[in-house]
Amino acid sequence: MTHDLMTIGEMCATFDVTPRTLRFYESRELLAPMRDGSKRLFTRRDRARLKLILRGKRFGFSLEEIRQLLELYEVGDQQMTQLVKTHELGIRHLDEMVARRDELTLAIADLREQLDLVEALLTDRQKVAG
Amino acid sequence: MTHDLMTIGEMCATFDVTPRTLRFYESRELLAPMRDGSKRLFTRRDRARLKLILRGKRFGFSLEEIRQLLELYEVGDQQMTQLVKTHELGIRHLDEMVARRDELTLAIADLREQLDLVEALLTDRQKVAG
DNA sequence: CGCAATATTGACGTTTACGTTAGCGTAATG
DNA sequence: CATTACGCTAACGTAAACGTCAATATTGCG
Repeated sequence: MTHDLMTIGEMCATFDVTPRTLRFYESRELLAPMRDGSKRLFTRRDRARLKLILRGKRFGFSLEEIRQLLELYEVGDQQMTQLVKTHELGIRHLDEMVARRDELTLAIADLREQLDLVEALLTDRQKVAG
Repeated sequence: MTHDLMTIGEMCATFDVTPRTLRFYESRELLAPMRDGSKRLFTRRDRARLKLILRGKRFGFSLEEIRQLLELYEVGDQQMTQLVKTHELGIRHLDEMVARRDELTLAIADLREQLDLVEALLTDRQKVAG
């Protein structure tokens, strides 16, 4: 049962990160867990954010870029001007992500082709050896 | 006219990187340009490799991972054992790239949804303001 | 109660991927 | 022929993203 509040240790086990990593993310204001005295307690919201952080990292976004992206998922009582800026930022990120996916699709096709060549080579040599 | 041999300066202009970057990649054995005396000369092959390097970076692969990937594109007179290893490495990379693309597709859908919410908010406030 | 497990803050260390500066050689240009 | 442009190596510097270690609570268990 995944309860609502998790200790730092539970978070580490769940997401395969170290305590240092979570504290570091907090220092960079990517996370803001509650406190029980001095101990951190992570909520469902924190876990959602961490998922987004780790996902962003896998795509090569810097923590600072990820921090900005996270703002998008935290649209509260922002000023109109700020909301427009947030929106523009989101659009730019979206465009970049789509471009990356297209490129990734190409890269996948390339690699598959290369692997086909390697496999042909392997089959050849097997025949010779056989 | 893109000639066959390019100086480091031409490479930098073409790929928007610094000389330091190209020398660094060479030191890490990702590139191995020819020499005219002490001066580097980059061939078509070097340019193809650099494209792959820059592409890999955009997907968050480390230079070391990219170096291994590049071996795939350089299948020469390898030993049978080495060829099999190369192939396995390629398969793993391919699987990871496919997984990343799927995740990226999800992330894109997520972000689009969020942007829709933001846009709805913007429209609302505009109506109120109007 | 004692002790291991888990947590904290701080501070310094490490790796990756280059940036920057220094000091030198070569080449073309006004 | 001096200067400007371009290139080289070597070496030190740096930002990002943590790792590691020390010193100190707190908490649960036998």
